[in-house]
Amino acid sequence: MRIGELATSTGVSVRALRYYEEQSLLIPERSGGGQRHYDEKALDRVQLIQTLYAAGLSSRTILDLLPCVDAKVNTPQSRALLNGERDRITRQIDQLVQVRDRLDAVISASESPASGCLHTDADPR
Amino acid sequence: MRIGELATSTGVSVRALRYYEEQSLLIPERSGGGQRHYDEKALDRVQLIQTLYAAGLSSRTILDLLPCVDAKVNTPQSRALLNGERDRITRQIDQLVQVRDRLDAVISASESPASGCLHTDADPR
DNA sequence: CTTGTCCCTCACGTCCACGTCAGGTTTTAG
DNA sequence: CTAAAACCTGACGTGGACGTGAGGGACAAG
Repeated sequence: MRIGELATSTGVSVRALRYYEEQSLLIPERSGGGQRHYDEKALDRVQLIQTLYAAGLSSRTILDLLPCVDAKVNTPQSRALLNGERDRITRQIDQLVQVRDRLDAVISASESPASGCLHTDADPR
Repeated sequence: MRIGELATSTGVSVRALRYYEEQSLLIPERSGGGQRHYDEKALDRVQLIQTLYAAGLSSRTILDLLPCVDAKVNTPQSRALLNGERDRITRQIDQLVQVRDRLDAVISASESPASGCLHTDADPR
């Protein structure tokens, strides 16, 4: 499949796919005229890349992680990398849960009837 | 306290504190010569701002949220904002948990003894 | 008064995952 | 064969949260 089809079927932009190639995250074949040609595996690969980006990983980190996910390269370095990123994500989750709890507290306070409503529409004329 | 002291005691840079003022997130008093003077509440405020930034909120969103946390302004708009951000954070947490699970799968596979260790140091000469 | 340290205001630089435009080529439909 | 659609390679723009000087005041210590 060509780049446009991959783009529409994965929901990422054509520019993003070319950027992934720039970052060596997803290298397609080229047909005679120089056009990119992706195989079926590219679909899952793009999804994975998007998920990892969404988790806050950088291109460089993803580039390092992909061989671990793909070929199960199992070196001390790769294990350290995996565990390091896992821990980073766990810390980020903890942070987010903390923020959500804080927001929940504010929300429940604002929903309680005892809350001081300074700017309600009810004008007791 | 002046800006340098606040910076060192909160761990954020002086530049960041001035940026917060630019964004109207934390407005200090000014002493005759134009120097910023922060009170004790600024310590907590800076921590809160940092936490919200870490959760991926923008300056603008934080600016909208702060009055809710502070003065419990309780309008339909503020409740919608709070709930919207809460949901966004929940989705982000779910995404992160998903990525962590994926990494865990790779990690446990790489730690299992049945794993193909292509590049170990153990050279069975 | 002077020195040293802290502080001030511009204002440009950085990083990163793309968006977007320009100018040209390849592929596909008819 | 032709026209349209899709694709190509640069290369500059963007937004956000600051970093990093430049050039000059503010303020406590001696």
